Amino acid sequence: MNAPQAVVKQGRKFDQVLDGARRVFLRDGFEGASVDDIARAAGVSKATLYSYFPDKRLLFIEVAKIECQAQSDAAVEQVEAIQDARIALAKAAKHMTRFFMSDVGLQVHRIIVGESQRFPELGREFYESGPARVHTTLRAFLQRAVDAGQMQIEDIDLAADQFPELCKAGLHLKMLLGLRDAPTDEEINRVIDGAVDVFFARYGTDA
Amino acid sequence: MNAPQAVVKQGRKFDQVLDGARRVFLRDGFEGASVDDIARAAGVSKATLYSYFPDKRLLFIEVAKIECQAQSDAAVEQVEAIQDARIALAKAAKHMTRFFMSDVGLQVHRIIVGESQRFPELGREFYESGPARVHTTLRAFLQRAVDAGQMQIEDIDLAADQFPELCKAGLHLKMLLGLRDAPTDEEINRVIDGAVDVFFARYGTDA
DNA sequence: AAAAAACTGAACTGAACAGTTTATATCTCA
DNA sequence: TGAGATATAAACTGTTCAGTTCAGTTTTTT
Repeated sequence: MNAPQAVVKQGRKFDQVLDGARRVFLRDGFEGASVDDIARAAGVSKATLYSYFPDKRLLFIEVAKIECQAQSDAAVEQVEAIQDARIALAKAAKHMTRFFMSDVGLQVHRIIVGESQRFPELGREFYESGPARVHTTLRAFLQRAVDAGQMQIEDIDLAADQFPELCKAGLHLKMLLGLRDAPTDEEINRVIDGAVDVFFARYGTDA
Repeated sequence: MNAPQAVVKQGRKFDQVLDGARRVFLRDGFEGASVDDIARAAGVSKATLYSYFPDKRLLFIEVAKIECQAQSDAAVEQVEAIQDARIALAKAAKHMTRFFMSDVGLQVHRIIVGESQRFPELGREFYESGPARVHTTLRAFLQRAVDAGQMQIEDIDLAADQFPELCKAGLHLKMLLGLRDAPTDEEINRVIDGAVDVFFARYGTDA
């Protein structure tokens, strides 16, 4: 008869908890965030929080996974359609670079790198739901470009690894360490154009 | 008359403390390392440790600084002498890549990235004594190669940022997250050769 | 050998914080 | 409206750990 919401029943405040956790973890890091803080930010009692997540670690992993998936979803869709390889890659570069330099992107990166020793599964979850998807998409894209005669690449896996690195080009580390302000559009374009130029100098077939 | 050691008087066990701290920090990270552990590893009482360093943070910064300086010293010297740009860069790439993938390199990177939020001066110390020196050296080298007609580069700063990134090419992140074993020499060579090839396709003048 | 400096070890303080418990309140839906 | 599920506040437990203190020992210097 009625199927109001077929989703898993998980209590009214589940999303509130995730949302508060997201805010506090991204602000303070994993160790820096206290569960009391998260409960307060979520507008929820500590007991409620613990009724949803057995411990702090799993709560964090959930937040990180959601965050990565959202981002790589957006990045992946963009590239799929476009025909001209150079234009498509420039577009992908813009997306990646913007994300690498964003507050969320940087903070997730910091936390994951800092905590992956203590929680090995965290590193894997993050990698699978973020970088791995980008790599796969990029590889498929490059393969198509090669098949279409737009590019010439012997080692597609290597190329698909090189491109995102090129999009970091110095800015990323400095931002990670808090050594500079957010780059201007101009600076981002410089990095993007540089990445595409380098990439096509090596792998392009166009004259 | 006698000047046995003109060095600053700093007590007999200063080096022991640094050495124990180095071992424990690199093994357990900053938060993971307890001061009691460090004192034990150093073979020194906690009181002695605190007579040299006012707190854990400054002790860690000292260790990190020393570690970075040692590494970039080694990397910088190598490149200075060689004439042929391609050979010199391949050599530099090998050094950098090896360091990026080494236990010490990875662990220092993890800790610095993870803690630089909490201790802003840590990020700066690290950057100045490591990446910045590499960047400066590389820039000077590229300038000489351009002057000698071996390369053609419009934006030398950008190029000097791109090259180290190319040396990471996927391996680095996976290693950071503990998702794979140490690369074989063959894998490292693949990355190095790839980096040099890409770089010279864009910036080389040789036929 | 005496004085000064460096070191020890063990106990202590104080604070932070993850996770639990309990008695009470509010919401949902049949 | 009433039963069961869900949420709350607040106090509590137990642990970890940075940093301090101090009375006593060892090393260095003169």
